[in-house]
Amino acid sequence: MRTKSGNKDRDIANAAIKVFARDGFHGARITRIAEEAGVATGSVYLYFKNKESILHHLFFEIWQRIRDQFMGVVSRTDITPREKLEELVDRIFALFSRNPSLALVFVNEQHHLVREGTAEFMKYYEDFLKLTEDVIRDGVKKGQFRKDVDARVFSNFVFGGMRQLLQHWARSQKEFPLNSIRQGIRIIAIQGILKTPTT
Amino acid sequence: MRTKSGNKDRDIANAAIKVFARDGFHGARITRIAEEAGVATGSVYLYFKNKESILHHLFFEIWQRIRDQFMGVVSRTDITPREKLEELVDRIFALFSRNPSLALVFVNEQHHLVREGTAEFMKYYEDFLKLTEDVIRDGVKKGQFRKDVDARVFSNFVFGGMRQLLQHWARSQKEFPLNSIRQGIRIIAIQGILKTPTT
DNA sequence: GTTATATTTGAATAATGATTCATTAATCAG
DNA sequence: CTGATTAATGAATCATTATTCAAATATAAC
Repeated sequence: MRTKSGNKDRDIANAAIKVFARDGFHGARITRIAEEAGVATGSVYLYFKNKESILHHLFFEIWQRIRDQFMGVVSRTDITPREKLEELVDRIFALFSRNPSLALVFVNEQHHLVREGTAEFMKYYEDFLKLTEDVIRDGVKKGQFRKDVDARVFSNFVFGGMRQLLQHWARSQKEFPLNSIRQGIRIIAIQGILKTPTT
Repeated sequence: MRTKSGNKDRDIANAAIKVFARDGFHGARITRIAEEAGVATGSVYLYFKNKESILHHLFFEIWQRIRDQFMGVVSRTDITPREKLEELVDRIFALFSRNPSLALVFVNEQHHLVREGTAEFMKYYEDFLKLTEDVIRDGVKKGQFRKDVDARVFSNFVFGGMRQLLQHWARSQKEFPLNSIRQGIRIIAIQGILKTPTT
C-alpha cells in the first residue's frame, strides 16, 4: 500500500487561486498551476476532474463560507438590522482580507460558472442573497429602514459595490486600504451621501 | 474597382455583441459570429484584426459614449451636484436600455481587456471615474454632500452596484424593470437606507 | 529484501477553434 | 464587353493546451 503524501489537493487549489488571479481562468495553464503547486501536470487530474472543476471547488468553498457566516449573523437577536448589515459587510471583507488573489478570482471569474446554471454553489449564493434581503425587510418592518427601499435591489446594489471595491483593493492594497473601503460602504449604503445629521 | 457593400463592420460588431453576450468572450466562436452577421468566416478578418479586437472595438465605443455623455452633464451649471449624479446614472441606463446583450458584454467581459492594461478605451474609463469624482467633490464643497464621503470610494461603489443591477436586468427585464432599479439606486446612493425625512 | 499496491510523473495525444490564403465573385472604368 | 481591381468566401492550416496513460516511483506489509 501507499498513502497520499501531504495535502496536494490544497496545494493545487491554492496554486490555482494564484494563477487564476494573475492570468484569468481562460489564460491560466494547467501546467502552470501544477508547477506552482509543486506537482506534475498529470497529478492535477488525480485531485480534480478538470480545470473547470477547480474553479467550481473554489467557488463552492467561498460561497459556503459566506453563507455560513451570514446564517450566524442573521440569526442573532441581540443586534439591530443596521448592525447586522454592517456586520455582514465586515464578514465578507474579513474572508478575503488575507488573500487578495482569492478576492480577484471571486470578483472576476464567477460568470464562467453561472452561465451553465448547473453550479453546485448556486444554492449558497441564493441563500446569501435571501439572507441579506431578510435583514433589509426586517429593518423596514421594525421601522429602522426606509419603507421605499427595495430589498432585492438594495442587496444586489451593495453586493455589486463591494465587488468593485474588493477588486480595486485586491489590485492595489495601498491605494484602497480595506478600512477606508469598509468605512466608505457603511457611510454610503447606510446613511447615503446627503448631508444630514443622522448617525 | 469594387466597393464594400452594406455595413459589414457594423453587422459583425452587432453579431459579436449577441454571441459574446450569450456565450461569453471565450465561449464565442468566430464562425458563429460570422454566421450571425451573414458573412463568411474569413470576412470577419477583413474588418477586424482578430477576435479580441472586436471586443476592444465594442468597449471603445461604449466608454467613449459614456465619457461624452458625462462631459456634457458635468459641465452644466444649471443643476446641483445631486441632480448631476442622478442624471449620470440615468445616462448609463439609457445607453443600454435598448440593448440587453450589450449590457451583458459590458458587465461581464471588461476584465479580459483590462488585464493587459494596454487597452485604448482605458483613458475614457479613467475620464469617467474622474468626472464622477469631480461631481462628488463639488457637492461636498458646496455643502450638499457629507464631508466624510470619499469620492473615489463612492464612485466605484455606485458603479459596481449599477453593474450588478444592469446584469440582473439584462438577464431578465421582467424581474428587474429598469425603472425600479433606477429609482432604487437614487434612494440608496443618495439618501441611504436609514429612515429619516430628507428628500 | 521482496512483492504488492497506490501514487506520481510528464511526454504523447487529441481536440479544438482562431486564423490564413488560394480561389471565386462583384463592381467599376473605359 | 473586357480587363483590372477589390471584396468575399470557406476549407485547410496551424498553434495551442487540456487531458490521458504507460511507465516510474514510493510506501507498506510481510
